[in-house]
Amino acid sequence: MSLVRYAVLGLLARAPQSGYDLVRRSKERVSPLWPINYGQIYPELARLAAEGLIEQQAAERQDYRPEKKVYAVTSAGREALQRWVAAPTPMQVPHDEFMLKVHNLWLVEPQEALGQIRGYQQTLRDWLGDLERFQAMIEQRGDGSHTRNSDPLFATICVLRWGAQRTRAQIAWCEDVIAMLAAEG
Amino acid sequence: MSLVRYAVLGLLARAPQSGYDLVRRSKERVSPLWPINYGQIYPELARLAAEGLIEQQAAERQDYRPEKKVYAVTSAGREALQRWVAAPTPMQVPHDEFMLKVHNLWLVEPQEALGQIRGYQQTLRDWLGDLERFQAMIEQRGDGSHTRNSDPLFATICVLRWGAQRTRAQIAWCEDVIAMLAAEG
DNA sequence: AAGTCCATGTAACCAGTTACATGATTGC
DNA sequence: GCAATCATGTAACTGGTTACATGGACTT
Repeated sequence: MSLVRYAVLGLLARAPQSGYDLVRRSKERVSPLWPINYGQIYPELARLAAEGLIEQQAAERQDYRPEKKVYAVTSAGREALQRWVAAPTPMQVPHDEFMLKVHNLWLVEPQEALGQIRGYQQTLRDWLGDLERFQAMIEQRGDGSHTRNSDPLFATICVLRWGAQRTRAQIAWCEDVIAMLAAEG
Repeated sequence: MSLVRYAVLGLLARAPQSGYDLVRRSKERVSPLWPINYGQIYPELARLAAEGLIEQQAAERQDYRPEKKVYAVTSAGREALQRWVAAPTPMQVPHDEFMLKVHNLWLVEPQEALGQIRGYQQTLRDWLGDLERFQAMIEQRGDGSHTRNSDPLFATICVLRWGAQRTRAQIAWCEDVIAMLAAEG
């Protein structure tokens, strides 16, 4: 069973919006948590509506455009989302192309290995910069009230923090591996 | 373009083996880096053989069983793998069910949020234990020579280290979030 | 007697991605 | 004039997962 439905419900729980908006939002954010495609959003919205988890709120019409259908979660949808959030989560090891490369690092010359790790480390640093800037922006907006559990901002900050922490750990890991390779190279 | 081919090439570069072995190996290890399915392995092996990146080495036959086809990488396959390993790697944010839940944590009661985080933290601790045990076992086997870049063991240890480091970072993150929630709870 | 392991392979199914179609408006 | 933006939706394609088929030996 796919998780797009929860990505959709979660975004709609924060603010009623259209399928088009959902796709853009899900991809634009600095931390693209769960990107949604145009190909899946419209069938999914139809399914969720049929199950009574969301409902069409309004249909703005700008006459020269197809009507914009704005959806919102129903109380049933909210409850389904809450149940899923509270349910135990199995751990799964994420697929990671970089790690697949590292697993084969013994096949290339130390110089090339070093190049790969250094390059990726730089990518990670850039990414971390973006994350930290965004996090600072968000935390400012919250004015210290972001410790409130019931505030969506609180959840957003938690997610950003995890992204930053994971990225910092990975940068440090690169540093270690570089040291190991350089000792030999 | 799919990455299974590199998972397959990488495992065959370590040791010639059959499709059946590849599937088991790719899933059995403590760190299931890139699981392969029966549904994809045989077509993929056929494709790689057709491209000349691998070749069938031998076919053991135990008469009451289908013949076991053992494959090995060719020099062309080895080079293709090396090129891919050295090529720049784009960063992608991994999809993570747990983070999707965290993003919706503001919807549930602090008690339930705490339960979710604590539960997942325990899962992570167990996982970390497995990783560390496996890592200790592997590092012993290497007898200190595992700093050699050209040794596959070196690459394996790097991957395990990253897994452990990421998991520790995530456990620490859970601790922080628990503190934030408990301060309110 | 029933189930698991070896070992290949195919077929059906499901999910994600990309491309197309519409059509007026705005920006270069 | 050409591309991009808004906004819906469908169709085609690609890739991953699950289920099935074969069949003897071994375990419970």
